[in-house]
Amino acid sequence: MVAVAVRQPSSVVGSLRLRDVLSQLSLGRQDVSEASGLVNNVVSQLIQAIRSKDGTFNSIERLGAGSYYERVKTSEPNEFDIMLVMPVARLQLDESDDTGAYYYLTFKRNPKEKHLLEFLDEDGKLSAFKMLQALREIIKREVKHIKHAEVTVKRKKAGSPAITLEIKHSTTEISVDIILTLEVQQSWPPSTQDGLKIEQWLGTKVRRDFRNKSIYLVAKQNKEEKVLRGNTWRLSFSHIEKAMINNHGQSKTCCESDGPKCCRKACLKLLKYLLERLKMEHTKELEKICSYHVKTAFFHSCAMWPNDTDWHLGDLDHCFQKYLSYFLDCLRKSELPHFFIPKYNLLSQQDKASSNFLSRKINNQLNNRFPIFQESYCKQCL
DNA sequence: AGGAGCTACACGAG
DNA sequence: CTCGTGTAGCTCCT
Repeated sequence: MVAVAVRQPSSVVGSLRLRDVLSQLSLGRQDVSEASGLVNNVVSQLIQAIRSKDGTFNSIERLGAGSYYERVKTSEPNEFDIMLVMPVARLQLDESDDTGAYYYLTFKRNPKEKHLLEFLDEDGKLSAFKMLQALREIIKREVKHIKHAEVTVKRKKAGSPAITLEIKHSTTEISVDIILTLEVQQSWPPSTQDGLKIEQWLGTKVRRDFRNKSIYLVAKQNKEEKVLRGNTWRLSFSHIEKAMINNHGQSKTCCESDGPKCCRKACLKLLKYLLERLKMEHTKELEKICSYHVKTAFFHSCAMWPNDTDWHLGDLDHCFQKYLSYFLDCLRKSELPHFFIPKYNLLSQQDKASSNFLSRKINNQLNNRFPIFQESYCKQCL
């Protein structure tokens, strides 16, 4: 009786059950076991080699990041993000542009970490390019010694913070992004002051705790720069994002075995999947849009609808629609503020064509009961 | 470093 | 659908 009243009329999506779509997206136990085994073996061996090398990287720690470790990976465990976190005592951050996300790094005094001196460029700025290159060389040398799987290092992408590995073993193909990350224990820069608006959602204490955590910087070059000099770094909040997704409830017990079940992660998974599928069909047109846009819109949605009751598992269709409508708004306006750096727009005017294109495609899906969700899932197409 | 204890999740049985 | 079980990952402890 109650169950009938609670069940959605599915006005949004007609006869399509989002629950059924969602169940197609979960990772198989066997696949996870196989993939994690391979990845963990390879990464452990690499870390051992990187640490033992010459002292440069001997203090790195491993941190799983991104969708696999946030448990919102869809379809297959075939992409892993691993941050190699390197503590640095003191750094001076100077904004490299007006985004508030990209910085030049210098040492106020001589660094405690003497081995970092060799990575300074002519101006005394820490060179992301040089550090990444050194790490890349160690990894390239070490993968040759890996026996239990076929591991190759993919070609360098300009300005990318990642060293991408490809692991092949029988029928499995996995890509692992290794991301060199600097960790500095100092207060967050001014550009983040008005970001992370989670007071209503996770609370003021949680916000304070987050902002007391270290700053992470990754070796990412700013594309706006006229010449890629390889000496800018970008703030990364992967550690905070992971903490928010894995502990996403307003109440402590949200989604725990004896607590209320919410559909926040379900919504994120669905929109991630929708974008993935659309990107497969329209690779070129959607070049500028990535899963981080979806994730950012997700955090804004969580902040806008902070209550666990706003995300009842039984209201999946309705919740997904609200989240989707907000994302469409962002696309139409070509305005999506970085969740931690509000003045930094992730959908700049140059991306307007992509934004408009995606907005049209999503509207089309919405008005036709998501045909792309109903096509049978094909592994080879991924 | 290694392990105990915990959680989230997939999945099979009923 | 609900429940029990097994596994990966994480935290905390020594």
